[in-house]
Amino acid sequence: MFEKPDGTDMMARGSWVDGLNPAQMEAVTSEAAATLVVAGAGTGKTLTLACRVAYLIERGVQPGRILLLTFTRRAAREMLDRARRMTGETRTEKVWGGTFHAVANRLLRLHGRSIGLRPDFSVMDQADAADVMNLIRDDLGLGKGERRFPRKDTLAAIYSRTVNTCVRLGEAVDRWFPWCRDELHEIRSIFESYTTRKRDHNVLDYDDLLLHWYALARSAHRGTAVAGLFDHILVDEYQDTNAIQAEIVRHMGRGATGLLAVGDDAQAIYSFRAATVRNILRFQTDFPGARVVKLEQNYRSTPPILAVSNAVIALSRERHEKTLWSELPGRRRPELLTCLDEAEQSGALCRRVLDHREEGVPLKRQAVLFRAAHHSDLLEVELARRNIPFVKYGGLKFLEAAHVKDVLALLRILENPHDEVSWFRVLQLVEGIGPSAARGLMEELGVRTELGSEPSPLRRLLDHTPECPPAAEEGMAALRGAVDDCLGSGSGAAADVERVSLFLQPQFLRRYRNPRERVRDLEQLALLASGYPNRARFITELTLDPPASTGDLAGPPLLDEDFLILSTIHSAKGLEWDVVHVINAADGMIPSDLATRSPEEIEEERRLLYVAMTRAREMLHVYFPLRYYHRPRGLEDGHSYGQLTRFLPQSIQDLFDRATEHLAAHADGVLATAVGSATGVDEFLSTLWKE
DNA sequence: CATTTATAAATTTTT
DNA sequence: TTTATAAATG
Repeated sequence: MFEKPDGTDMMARGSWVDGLNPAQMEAVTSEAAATLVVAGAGTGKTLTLACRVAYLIERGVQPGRILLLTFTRRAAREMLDRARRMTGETRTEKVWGGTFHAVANRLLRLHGRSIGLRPDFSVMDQADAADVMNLIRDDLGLGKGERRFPRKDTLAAIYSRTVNTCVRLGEAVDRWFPWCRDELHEIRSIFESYTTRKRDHNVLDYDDLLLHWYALARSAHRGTAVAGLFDHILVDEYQDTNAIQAEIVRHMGRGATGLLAVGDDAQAIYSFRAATVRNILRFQTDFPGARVVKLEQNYRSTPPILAVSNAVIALSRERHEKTLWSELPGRRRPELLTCLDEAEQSGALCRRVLDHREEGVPLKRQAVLFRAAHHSDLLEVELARRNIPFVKYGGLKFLEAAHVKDVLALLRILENPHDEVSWFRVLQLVEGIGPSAARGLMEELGVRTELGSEPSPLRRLLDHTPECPPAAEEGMAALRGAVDDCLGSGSGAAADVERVSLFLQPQFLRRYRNPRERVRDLEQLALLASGYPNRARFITELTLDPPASTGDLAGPPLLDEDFLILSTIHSAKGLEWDVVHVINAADGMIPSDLATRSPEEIEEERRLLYVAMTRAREMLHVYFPLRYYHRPRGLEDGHSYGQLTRFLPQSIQDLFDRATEHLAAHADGVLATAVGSATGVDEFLSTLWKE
């Protein structure tokens, strides 16, 4: 970073103005009330947004009146860091940056009162929502009948989809969950109960955050100030916004002088979260007179990589009126490697990763991308065996691990003593207490009583010994001790986590097979907690911005080392690496078997492959295992023979260098000829040890 | 009667 | 690896 007190402004300004091409410059300096930047992959979208922030600040816009909505918090941080380096100031810290959900959280705590929301609400993620629905399902006695009732995760998915697409429940079920059609009535009653319980206990789920922000933004028409809070609104990844988010932008935009949305319809991959490309296509209708700027020069990938990527997306049914081009050097064609099976794929990949490392590309600048989190299972084993360090993004459900949920549930009841789901979970941690005893205790403690009623369920737990099965006396005493200590100390989230862990340790030894690892996780959780000022902040920030990888949890020491990146394609959005390895490019995996029901879904899978390939800067490897393993269903042996993904027809294959792995085939041959005797076996084995 | 233990089944992508 | 159901146990 430059630290020149004299002329910092001129220096910095000069350096970023010179770095922009005309289209980027147009986007950065646009004075239009609404601007849509259609930015293809690798066209300097992040740079453009960062420059826009810097430009606005230099033009005298107050940083606190700039809102930067991004898809992940990491993206916001990155853009603001870059903006700071350009302006040479720290004022970018005042810029409002983050995801829709994180910003909603902040706004609602400040201004929620004006729409009748208590500012001390707690936030639950989709897993929590599913747990609440499960509780209600049991209360209503559903799921006990003859018919199979949708699982809790399905219920949560139906709910979220309905809300985010803003359609009626019946229509949503018909369109996306037709197999639940018969249960519509019961589903409706669960949702009704779910809504009232949330309200009663002052809890918001992810969708509520958006809905309440929307309400807040609309209420601004009637005189309050929220829609007038920002002069400039910048929205990243606009193609992945849903109906509510678009409405929020529309209403917030009315109070602002400038709105700038950036997106690429070719990279829309979140329709399962109710995102709709319509938002980007309708931009000029929603914002009459909007200016549209196209960024088509790619600064990321070499021409051969761009050629295959363009070819893949060109087959998409939808219109993409842009073609990316690049002036970068580099003639090396991407490689399409056919392997016998996944084991061979892993071996081949490891060899290529190490080769690139020898050529000077560190592991960190290489990534392995895949469709579903479990696609890397076999590879992870192989990497561990070869001592190649890696960090996996996406799929790591740290917050979904049972033991972490245990800790959070305990922290939650301390924060919100009327949180039913957490009580239900916490009570069952005690040996001798199962679902029904837990229900009885919750009744006795008055968990479902009105918010703020006295005495609080926590006080009741401590003051009157509630009746419980004799076998559970000891465990209950331990629980009360832990709660008492945490309430008394008030010394921060980390201390609470440590105290709670003390209580949980014996339960882990009893319940889990790998208690050691789980206890270690809790230590990391305590470390993480120490970074937050209080318990409430820790809980909400953790649900809104969960650690993206094991690396995030391990903390700084790991960051000095070199490690390979493993990521789902979804989590790789917006990132880039020198070398990208796309594995399992077989039909059934990309596109996923579960996503080939409708043409729309298949198109989204195509875009997914496009996103994966356009992450590569210098070299792209695509691996295709002929034979792959899936969990055996019934009597199958679990192996299937696959086809190369339908998104790479012959014409596109010709743009690759084709290769085949012969190792396994070779070994087969050796096996057949050599192993006819004991010495033959030895000889065969020795060929395996040889390089 | 409620809890624990055993057994079987199912498992995309994420704020 | 989790989650729903069935049998066994206290």
